[in-house]
Amino acid sequence: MENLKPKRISLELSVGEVAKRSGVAVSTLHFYESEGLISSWRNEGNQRRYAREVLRRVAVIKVAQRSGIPLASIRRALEALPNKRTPTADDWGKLSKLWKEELNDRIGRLIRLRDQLDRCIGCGCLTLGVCPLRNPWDKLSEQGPGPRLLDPECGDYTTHM
Amino acid sequence: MENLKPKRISLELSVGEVAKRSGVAVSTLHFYESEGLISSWRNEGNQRRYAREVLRRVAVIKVAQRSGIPLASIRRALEALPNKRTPTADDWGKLSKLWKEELNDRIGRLIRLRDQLDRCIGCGCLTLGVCPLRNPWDKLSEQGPGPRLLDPECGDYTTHM
DNA sequence: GTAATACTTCAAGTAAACTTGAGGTCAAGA
DNA sequence: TCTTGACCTCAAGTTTACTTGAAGTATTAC
Repeated sequence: MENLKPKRISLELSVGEVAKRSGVAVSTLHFYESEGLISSWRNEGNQRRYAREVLRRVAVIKVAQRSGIPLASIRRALEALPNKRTPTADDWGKLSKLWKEELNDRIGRLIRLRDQLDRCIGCGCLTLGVCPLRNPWDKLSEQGPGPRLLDPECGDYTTHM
Repeated sequence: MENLKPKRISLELSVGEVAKRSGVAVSTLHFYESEGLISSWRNEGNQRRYAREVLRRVAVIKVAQRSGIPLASIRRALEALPNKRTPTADDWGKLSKLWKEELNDRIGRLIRLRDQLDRCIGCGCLTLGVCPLRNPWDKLSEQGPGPRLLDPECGDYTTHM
């Protein structure tokens, strides 16, 4: 249990230490690195070494993912962080602000969805072009494969199901 | 442009009509059917025919997906609908209620996430076990591959990044 | 009646986000 | 010394939600 606690109180972390402390698998850290989300250097024995900063970075990645942001966007956002110098609280703050906006968008979308759900399901408008749920205000459906075109003609059928 | 408008004002719809009116691709309808999300019967020429009800079903699927609910859950929810008789407004209402709860959960999670984002990013607690973002209240991360274990030991490092 | 359009099946491809496995290196403890 | 555990690379497998393609049948339009 105690065996992963490094003997040396080092400033750098092995991949196993990062995995244990961040809660993500070693393979995931490898993957994140290959995707450019985190970075490391090697010791003499070709093993990865991470700055402690990577813990926060990974935590941020997880937070963003939990809110549904795809890795590609996360990578782009993280690119805003300085590569050379250690990110300051200010750097992280900017990131946080960006994500708060993204979160607000998502929250707004879900709330509108919820508020309209009762009205739309059960009332029949869901099958007509007029339903607000059918004319999504968001662009979510555009990312990735999904619905391509919205019904251009509508209202010419009565809703009788 | 007008050529998909069926000559017969039929009660049953072809796959192309459903695709056009629901906004999802024909291949997607095939796929949904193979996954048990929608159903059809065949005409003499082995072509799919759908009840008008399928339009609402597909709309519901899309709505649910936009809120991030995986197809498997949607299928389970739709199984609550009657197979034999045409679903009533009441049947749909029950479904709607279920999803509203799910939406409320998701909204709540995102709001807590947002409200804690500022406090956590930039303050350093993100790297400690005490950060609320590190001890997720939700089970989201459990579905699908992702973080497996949370850091069992924490607080034994100072946060200096 | 014939050509274009719509439909059929089935297999394989795609993208994201990882995981799993094979085969090998290296350092520390019994 | 030997074995165990952590590490390495690279390729291939997994899941979800589809899309694409090939090859053939049905229906509709002129």
